Amino acid sequence: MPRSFLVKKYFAKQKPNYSELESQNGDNTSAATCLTTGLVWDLSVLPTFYLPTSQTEPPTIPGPLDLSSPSSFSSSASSCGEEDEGRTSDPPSPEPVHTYTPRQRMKCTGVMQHTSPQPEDEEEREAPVTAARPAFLCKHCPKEYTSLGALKMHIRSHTLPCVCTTCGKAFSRPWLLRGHIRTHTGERPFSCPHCNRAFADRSNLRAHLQTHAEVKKYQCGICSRTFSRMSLLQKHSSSGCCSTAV
DNA sequence: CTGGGGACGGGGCCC
DNA sequence: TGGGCCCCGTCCCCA
Repeated sequence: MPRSFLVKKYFAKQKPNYSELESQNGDNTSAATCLTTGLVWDLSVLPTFYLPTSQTEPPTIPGPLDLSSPSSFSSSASSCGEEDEGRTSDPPSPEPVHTYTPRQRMKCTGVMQHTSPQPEDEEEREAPVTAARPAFLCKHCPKEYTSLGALKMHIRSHTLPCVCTTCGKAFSRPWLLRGHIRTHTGERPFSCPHCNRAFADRSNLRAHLQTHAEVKKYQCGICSRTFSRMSLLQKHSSSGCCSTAV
């Protein structure tokens, strides 16, 4: 079962240069503020993605992180398994200005109201948009996209064409399936440069790297306590640390 | 209760 | 245009 349908739209993305990132330690002057349920996260203390034991420490992107060897994939792939690892273990953006808006969860199951009739045969339908940009609406949910390609990709989240041959679980994209297959094979191609702990998922390694940071990425605006994950900060605030917690 | 790991999802960019 | 890849993020569960 899908855990979430994400709707993310915040700051303009910029490909972070992680190779440089690690050399930026100590020079974290940019502040990032995350807002969630009224909370303000002062990320100005965020040094970088994570702090090496020494500021003079050279970039330590570990060898095991080499993603160029997808060969270790299990043969039990799937109806759509191919390449790509999906997520990355690279350190996250240097100092993104995190304007956090609680992610809206959209279960695209048709429970949301539709304001327009939905064709039955078409995967996509054009919305009567007055703006210059055309809109392509998903027939399964109210989401709309400005490009057909984006819509088609989205539709895959409904059709879930990538099926694990081991357990039958279906995914929208090949690399999601690949990541899933690692749960069967136990493959963990992403290693932490600090503790050598290995992960099957880049995002998880990224989160793990935060645990090595002296000053973590998410900071409570009230008590200045930092957390490695936004969820932890959210828990922290909701548990009442800060009087303003909701 | 907190911290962390595991699993997984979507959007956007690049080729 | 489509696929691959990356980033960011969340939820669940466990120690």
